[in-house]
Amino acid sequence: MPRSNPNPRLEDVARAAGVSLATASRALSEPGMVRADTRGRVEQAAAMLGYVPHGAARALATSRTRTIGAVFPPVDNPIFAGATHALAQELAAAGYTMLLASYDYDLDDELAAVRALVGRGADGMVVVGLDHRPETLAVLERAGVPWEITWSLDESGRHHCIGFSHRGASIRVAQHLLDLGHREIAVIAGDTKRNDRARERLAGVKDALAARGVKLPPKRVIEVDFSVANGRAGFAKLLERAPGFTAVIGGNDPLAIGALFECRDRGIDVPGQMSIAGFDDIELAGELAPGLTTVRVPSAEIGREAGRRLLARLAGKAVPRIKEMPAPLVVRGTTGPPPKKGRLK
Amino acid sequence: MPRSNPNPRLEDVARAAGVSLATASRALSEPGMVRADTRGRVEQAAAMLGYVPHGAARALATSRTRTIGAVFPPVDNPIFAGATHALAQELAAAGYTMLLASYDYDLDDELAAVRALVGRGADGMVVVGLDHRPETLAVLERAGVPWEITWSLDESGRHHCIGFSHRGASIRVAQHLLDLGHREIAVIAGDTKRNDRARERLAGVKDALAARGVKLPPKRVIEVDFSVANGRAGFAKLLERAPGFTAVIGGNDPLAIGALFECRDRGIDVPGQMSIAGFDDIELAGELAPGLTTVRVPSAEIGREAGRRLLARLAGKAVPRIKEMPAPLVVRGTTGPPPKKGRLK
DNA sequence: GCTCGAAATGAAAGCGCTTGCACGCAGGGT
DNA sequence: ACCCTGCGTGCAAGCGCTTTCATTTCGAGC
Repeated sequence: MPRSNPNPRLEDVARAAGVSLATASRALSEPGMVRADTRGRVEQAAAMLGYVPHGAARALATSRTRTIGAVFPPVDNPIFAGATHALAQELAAAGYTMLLASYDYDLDDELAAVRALVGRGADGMVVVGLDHRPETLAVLERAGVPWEITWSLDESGRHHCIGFSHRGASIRVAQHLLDLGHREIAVIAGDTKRNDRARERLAGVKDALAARGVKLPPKRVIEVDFSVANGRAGFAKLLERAPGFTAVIGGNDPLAIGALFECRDRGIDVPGQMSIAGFDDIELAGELAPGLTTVRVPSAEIGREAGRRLLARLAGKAVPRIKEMPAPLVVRGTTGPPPKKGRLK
Repeated sequence: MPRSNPNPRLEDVARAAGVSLATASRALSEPGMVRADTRGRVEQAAAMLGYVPHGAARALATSRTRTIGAVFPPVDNPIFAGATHALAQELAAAGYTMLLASYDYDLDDELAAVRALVGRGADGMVVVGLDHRPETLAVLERAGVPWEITWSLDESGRHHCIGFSHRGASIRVAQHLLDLGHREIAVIAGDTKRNDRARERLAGVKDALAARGVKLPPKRVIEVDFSVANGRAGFAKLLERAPGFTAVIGGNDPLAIGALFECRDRGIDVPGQMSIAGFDDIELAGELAPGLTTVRVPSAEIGREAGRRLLARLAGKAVPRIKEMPAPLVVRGTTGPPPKKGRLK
């Protein structure tokens, strides 16, 4: 069938309603400026023709796209997936759409993504963490695109951000283990080079231990990419390299769960012989038996709130620069006092 | 600091290069039409000014946005997260950007999302599964936006699609259990009302059992939303409602894992007393002990390939309407022969 | 019924880019 | 020497909408 009316334009609506282009435009986007009956006619005409405003044209005229860019590390990390989902929903509710780009922790890719999204006219941008190429924020700055940093808190106070102190949360985890009596602690950290969250989490552990005069020898720290498999492998390696620890902290839950599984396979009792703590509180953490002691990261809330803040700022409202989210320690079954006597092995 | 040059326009580039607007445009987007030295001057000028093409203007002039819409069920399901990540990467590599909307299995929301993305000028659209409001595809049709159905295969041959037969894969799972000797089988299915994948998976089990003369009483089937917690609860309910089964099939891996955990908590030996199979092969499935028997769903490949196909079609290339992906059964430790004598409980 | 100010409407100028068409110029055939 | 071809370039007309400014209409007050 030949498409008889290839997408009606506003002009068609105006003609059908017997008003001018300008009036039709106002009737649809600024209802208050038009008399009720006129508006009615326009709306009716629009409905009848199945009129859909042309986004690009509107964007060109207003230099607003009603689109928000989001640049995330691999969305297949459940923690980010939840956040993007919540963000998308929040934006959709306000008539905005999310432009999503994801990068594999490569900051040059992130920069490229930000450039692309700015070129697409994103009205605002959500980025993750504090580690970026210097140009990344400069591009946003120059283009006049407001951005929101998520997950981490920017101490300098220069940027709008929403998140929590990874160091602080990590300190709580370490203190919990210290309070239980652990003195020999190991860490399976994420990649601290490209990722301020992993770096801060590791630093938190170091701080907490140092504050109580407990050492964290380099051999007791291993860095891997986030995954269950790497958690297993990392734990095995720690055991081989520097045995004798009674507790291990995972840089995130999948890593901790990997360690847990490895213990199970090796017949190491958790928490009898080995305590394990994670970070993020993914769904699984609470379903395991024993449940994983971890830090609850409100990822969906962060996504939702980041969207809200950005929209508020675009609407000209003032928004506190820093929004700290709670990240409480959730104590479950994988942590307990260290074995009474002797050490593992 | 005052923004001295608020975003250079193509005109500025042209002036700097000493050519006309038209030539500058061609130099940047159709290199072949311009003499090498001219092109060089333009490129240099563009680089010097930090010129970024204005997406909306280009879109208006070409009626192409280099943007692909993706409308997914909750991206926090790891299986979809992997697919969107792969899709985004594939598109980015070709200079396209992904507009992502997600909906909570509510088809009206899906329709609204598709409308929004079409309004934003998406050049193509990726949708999931076969269940849609009739208007959804009509909107795409009318707007002339090509779409790709993922996950499911459209038997009617009317739509471009990439996925696999959920029924077929499900049959393989059921046959595997039948071959092991199971005759009393239960199913924790997803919501079959709003979701053709869940429906087909359940139908596959029914078909396979029926083909061998095995009954699947309604009491042995329970429908829940996808999650580990619901898998647990569902399993518990089945046990209460219709005990005596020796195997349970989860509508996806989280459900199966929930059942597995519930068994563990109740001291039911897997696979000694109870066999469990899932669907999707998420990372965790292989890391559990015993490993979960499941169907490997190539979700990242589906995302990547959907992107490729759409881009190829936009480039005018012919693409086979249907692309079937492999979805092999992966047998691990959670399935084994039914207990020799007597039944559970 | 008339005047005046406010409210509603219309005409038209862009927003930044692409692209059909026209034009100028170099080179090859006759 | 001439015309024709064809490449490389420039001119200018949009793409579909918003928005300023001018104009018309309306309603209230006298």
